[in-house]
Amino acid sequence: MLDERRIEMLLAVAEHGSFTRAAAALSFTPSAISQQMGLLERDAGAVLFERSPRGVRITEAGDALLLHAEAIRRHLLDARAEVAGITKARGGRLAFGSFPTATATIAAPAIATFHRRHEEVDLQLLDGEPYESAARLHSRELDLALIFSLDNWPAAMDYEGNLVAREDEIEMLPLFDDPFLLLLPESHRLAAAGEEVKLADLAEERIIGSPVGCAPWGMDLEHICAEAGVELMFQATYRSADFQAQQALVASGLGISLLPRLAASALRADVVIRPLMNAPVRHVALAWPTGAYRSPAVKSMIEVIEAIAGDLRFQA
Amino acid sequence: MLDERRIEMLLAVAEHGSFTRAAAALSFTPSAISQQMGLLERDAGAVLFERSPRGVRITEAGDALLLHAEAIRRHLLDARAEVAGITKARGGRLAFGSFPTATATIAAPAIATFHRRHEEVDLQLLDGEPYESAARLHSRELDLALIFSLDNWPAAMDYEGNLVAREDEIEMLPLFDDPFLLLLPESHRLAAAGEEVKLADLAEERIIGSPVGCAPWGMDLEHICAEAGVELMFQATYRSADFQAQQALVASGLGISLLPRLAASALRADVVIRPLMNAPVRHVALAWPTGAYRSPAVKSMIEVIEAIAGDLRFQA
DNA sequence: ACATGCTGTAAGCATCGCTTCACACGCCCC
DNA sequence: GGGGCGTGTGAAGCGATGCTTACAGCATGT
Repeated sequence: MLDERRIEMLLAVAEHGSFTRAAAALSFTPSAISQQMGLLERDAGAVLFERSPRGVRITEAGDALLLHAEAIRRHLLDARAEVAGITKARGGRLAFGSFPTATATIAAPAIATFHRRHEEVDLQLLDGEPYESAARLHSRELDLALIFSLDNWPAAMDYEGNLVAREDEIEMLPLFDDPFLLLLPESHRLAAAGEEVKLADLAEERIIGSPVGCAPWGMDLEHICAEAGVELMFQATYRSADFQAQQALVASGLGISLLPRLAASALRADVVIRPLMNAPVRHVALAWPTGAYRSPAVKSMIEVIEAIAGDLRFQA
Repeated sequence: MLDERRIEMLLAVAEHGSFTRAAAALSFTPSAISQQMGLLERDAGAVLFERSPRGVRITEAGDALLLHAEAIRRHLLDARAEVAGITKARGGRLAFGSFPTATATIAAPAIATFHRRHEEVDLQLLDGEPYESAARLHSRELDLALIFSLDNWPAAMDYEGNLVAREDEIEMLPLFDDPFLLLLPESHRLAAAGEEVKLADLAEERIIGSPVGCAPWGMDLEHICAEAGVELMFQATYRSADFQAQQALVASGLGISLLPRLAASALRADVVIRPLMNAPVRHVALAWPTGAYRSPAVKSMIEVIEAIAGDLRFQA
C-alpha cells in the first residue's frame, strides 16, 4: 500500500476531486485510478472516498492517509536530492524562488554570479509571492526561496489569512529589513527636503495601494497603520500592484504611495521618494524546508545571496 | 524507487550487513535482494553498497537513503494505525512496553483493567529496559510504553551512553517518582526504626548492586551518589540484577542493597526495607512516539495507567 | 426520454519480481 | 596449491501486478 504511484494518484484525486480528472492529469485512464484506489482501500481496510455521480470526496480516513502520503512524497524527493548531492558533490538541480521586487535587485545578480561559479548546475527561477514560495518549499517544488514577512504577517500566510505551511516546516535566515518609502509627486508639499516625514503626517493624504488580495502592501499597510494609531485614506478607485503604474498615478497627482525600497530602483523623473520615520518594513529572508538536505548548490547560493544582501544593507 | 518492499530489504541489509543474511531474514533468495538493491542503485543513480566477499557495507549515499527509508516506514505504519483507528474507532492492536519492576505493579493490573473494558483489542506486552522500549516506540514496534529516567540519565539512553532516539521523537507524560529504598538484613544496625537514614550513613557499607551494563541501578547509583559527595563501596563480587537474588545476598549478610520502591512488593521475611533521605529516584513516565496517531485504544490505556499511577502516588 | 459524465467491472496483454539454476570471485584450511 | 565455503551476480521461466480497452450501471440535467 502507498506505493509511489499510488501516492501520486491519491494526491491527484484529492486535488481534482474526481477519479476521471485525476486520471487526465496523470495521463491514465479513469479505470486505472479506480482500480488502484480500490486496492488502496482494500489494503487500508477503510473507505477512503465517498463516491458520487459528480466525483469523489475524501473521507476522514482518506485525509489521514493523504497527510502521510504527502510526507512520504517529501521524503522520496529529499532522498533523491540527497543521494544525488552526495554522489555528484556538485551539479544537479537548484530550484530557486523569489518575489517580484527581490527578483530584480537580488535574485538576478545572484543568479548571474551563481551561474558563473557553477555552470553545471541546472538553475531554475520561479517568481511568486512569499506564501506561494513557502508552499512550494514545503512540497519540494523549490529548494530555496527569497521571501519576506511583515510584523503581523508570516511569510507562509496567504492574502486571505490561511497558513500554507507550519512555522517549523520552513527554516529562515533573515537577510535585512526593507523599509517602505514615501513616493510623492515632485510638487508635493512633503517633497521638499527637510524634517523626516512621520506616518501621522499622512493622515490627510490619499494613498494609492495595491488591490486587496493581490499583494499585502495595500491591505496590510492599512492594518499596520491602524495599529500605529494612524488611519490612512486608501484610494478606492486607483489601485495597482504594478509599481510603474503606481508611479504614474502618483505623478498625475491622484495621490501618494508607499513603496518598498527594493522597488525604488527605477524611478520616473517626475516623482520623488522620501524616507519615513518608523516606517513599516518587510523582513526579507532566505527560506528552505526544515530538515531537508541542503545540497552544495543550495549552500553556495545561500552564500552568494548573503553577500549581495550584505551590500544592500550597507547601502541603506 | 523505495517501494515498501525495497524499504524492508534495505533495512534488513543494513541490519545484517549482507545480502544473503538479509534474504534469509526476509525469506527471500539472495538473488532477489541483489536484483532489487541493484535496481535501487540504478534508480538512485548512486552506489549504495560496498561489496566484499564477506558481505556489504553501506556507503554514505546508502546511509542517507536508509534514514529516509526508516522515516517512510514509520509513516506507513502510522498511516495504517491511524486509518484503522478512524474506521473501527475501537479495537485493533495495542503494543505496550514496560520495564520489569513496573510490569508487576502497574502493567499487570492495567492490562487486566484494559482487557475488561476493551475485549476486542489485541493487546500485546513487551517487557524491556527503558531504552529498549524507546527504540521500539521510535520504530513503531510499540505504541505506548512505561519507561523511567534518572536525573542524569534520559530514558532513551542505553547503558553504554548511546541515545537510541532523539529527545523530541519521544513524548512523555510523567507519572510519579519512584524512590530507592534501603534493603537491609533484619539484624543490621540501621534496621531498627528510628531516625531516617541518610545517604552519607552508608559510606561504610558494602552495597550489592546490579552487574554493570545490565541495569542502571548499579552503575548509575555510583554516579548519583558520587555527585552527592558520597562514595559508596559497591560489592565487586556479588552483583545481580535479580531482586530475589539481591534479597538473598542481603539476607545472608553479604552486604546491603538499594532497591526501587516498585520492586519492594515481594519481600522475604528476613530482610527489612527503610526509607532513605534524599534518595535517588526513578522518574516513571508514559511514553509514545511524537506525532504518531494516538488511537482510542492508546488513549484509553493512558487513562487506565494514570489512574493506577495516581493510586500508587497516593500510597507513597 | 435521452445524452452526459461519473464510477466500477471484465478481459487481454505487457511488465515486474520472484525462484531456480548456474557462475565468478575471494578466503581459509587442508 | 587445490578444494570447500562463503559471498554477490546473471539468465530463464513463471506467476502476479497493473495497465488498457470495452462495456455496464447510475444520477443528473436538458
